[in-house]
Amino acid sequence: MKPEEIQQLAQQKYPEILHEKESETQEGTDFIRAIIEEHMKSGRFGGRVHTRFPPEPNGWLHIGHAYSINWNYSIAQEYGGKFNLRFDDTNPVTEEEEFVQSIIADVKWLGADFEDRLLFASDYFEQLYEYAVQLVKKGLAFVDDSSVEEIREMRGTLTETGRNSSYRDRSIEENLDLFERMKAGEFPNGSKVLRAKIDMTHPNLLMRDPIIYRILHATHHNTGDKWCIYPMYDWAHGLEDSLEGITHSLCSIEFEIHRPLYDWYIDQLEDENGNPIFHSQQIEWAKLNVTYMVLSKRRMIRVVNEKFVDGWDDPRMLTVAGMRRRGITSEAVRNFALSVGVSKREKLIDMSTFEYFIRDDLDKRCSRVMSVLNPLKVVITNYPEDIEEQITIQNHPTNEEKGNRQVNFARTLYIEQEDFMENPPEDYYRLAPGKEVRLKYAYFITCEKIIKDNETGEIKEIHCTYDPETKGGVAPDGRKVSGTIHWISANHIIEAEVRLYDRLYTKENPMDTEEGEDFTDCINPDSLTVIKSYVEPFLKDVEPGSRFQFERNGYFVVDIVDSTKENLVFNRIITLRDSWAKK
RNA sequence: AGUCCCAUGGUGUAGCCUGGAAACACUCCAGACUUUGAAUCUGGCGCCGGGAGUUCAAAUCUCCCUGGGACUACCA
Repeated sequence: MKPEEIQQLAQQKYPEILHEKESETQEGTDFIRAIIEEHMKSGRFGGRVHTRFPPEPNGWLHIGHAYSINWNYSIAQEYGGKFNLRFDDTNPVTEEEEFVQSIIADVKWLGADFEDRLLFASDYFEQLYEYAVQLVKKGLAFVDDSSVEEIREMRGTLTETGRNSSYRDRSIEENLDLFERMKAGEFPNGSKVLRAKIDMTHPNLLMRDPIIYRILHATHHNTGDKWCIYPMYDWAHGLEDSLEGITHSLCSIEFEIHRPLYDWYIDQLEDENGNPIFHSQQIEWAKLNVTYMVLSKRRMIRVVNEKFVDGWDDPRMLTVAGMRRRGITSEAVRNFALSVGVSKREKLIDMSTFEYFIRDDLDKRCSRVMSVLNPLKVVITNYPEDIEEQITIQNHPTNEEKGNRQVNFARTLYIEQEDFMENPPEDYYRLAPGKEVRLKYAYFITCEKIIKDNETGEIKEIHCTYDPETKGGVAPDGRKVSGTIHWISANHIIEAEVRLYDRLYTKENPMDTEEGEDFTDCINPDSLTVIKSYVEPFLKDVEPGSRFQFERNGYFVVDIVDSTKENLVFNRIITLRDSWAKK
């Protein structure tokens, strides 16, 4: 009996044994799922999983956010739960509607389905205010007239305890009155704040009577001028999660130290029936960083403002908009994000890992086409001048469903400059004087002559002969050639602008700078090269955003911003792996 | 310097709770195959921060040390 037959038989007769074995050998899971599994067992959330992505609408999303979105969404999916998109818009001064729209578009593009749960912290302002009143009534919050400087000074330091504010003992009635008048707009910005009454000697600075509300006479993108007091993030965030019934609130590690405060707030509050309010579980994880990239918002803004790149959607940026324009698929981003895994240690992922997932996805989905990026003219001297052949080629080497297309072959062609060398090294597979190579899908050709410019010595064209017996690329006599190169018929081309993108930074970790250096010092001056190239004519009719593999050249996308029928623009998404170039 | 968090190949993640020959992915290096120097397939290199202790046995438990990070906004 063959092993597979034994396997099959066992599968039929004793499926439970095999199943058991499988679960035994199952790899461990990440710490977040482990926590969720615990909750599933204990029944803490009644078997419910509800996650969320809570951006502040003050900038563009980048791959780090995409990582968070993908994890939040896929964890919810995995447990049959839900995922919310919630804007943490508690600071009217920094936030804009423009970012709300771009973030919604980005999240949708990433494929995280928040259904009808597009939510705003600002929609909870009333509830948040009532919670604050509740705290005041319990004697757990007070209005403080101290200045910013006084509050800072009395907070203490990392090693010294703080001191109580002289307003800390105001009566509940006075606090209630003052807080209401703060809300009513009686006081100017900065004149008063509402503070929680916790412990000024607490080792965690965030617990030293944190500010809950500040006065801000400003117009909010969502609530307009309705409010002039705004909740602080620490007050709002945990309560938003609570209000939405978020079970597992994932956030980055720097908020770990905030968790005791969120927990404290939630534990003090009760609903209209006097029951404790819903208590989410916050879980902190480490952010994603990628080599040869800078993801901090502040620095990305500089790169844009100082014109190192052409805007937020520049294909060299790892913003979601930039990746989309670059032609990277959301599936690649998702596969990458999930493969990285979650943990609490600082991570700096190799760019090559991301590149692997980009190619992995593109390879499967992209039809192959012929292009010549840097043309070199080739004349097949023994090919008739008045003939043109139609060659049928498969659009994808392994996926026949992608169909076929016709390509013209004629006497005058272009090949890649790189594919010809006058004095090649020993292990050069491509065309050289006296050498025979295969024109992919077409014929074997042999280089007979080089035509040079008389003055510059530059190679202008090369003359080859073809073997008519090798049509289709196979020699009836069985002889082999070491190289196969791509080509394009000179009479059947259109010119396209091709933008070749390379890494934005030349250093693995641009933030690792010497004294007096700036991360912008290692910006790659050659991160963008624009050339005019020849591509197959049918490409002028494809939709912007369409992706192709230019055979042997890499993956390219029709630019969604600049490309038109008249002026076709391709972005190079990524090169093919090239084990030859490495040597 | 107080409180908290983190430490496994080059990179990232499992293994740690419940001690028993350190696994997976990417990278890198070989080779096979190839009408893309691609893809695919096969093989290989390479890791438990340090020191004590407990134990027949420690990546795993205990203690100490070292290194890295977060926190001193009326930002999020």
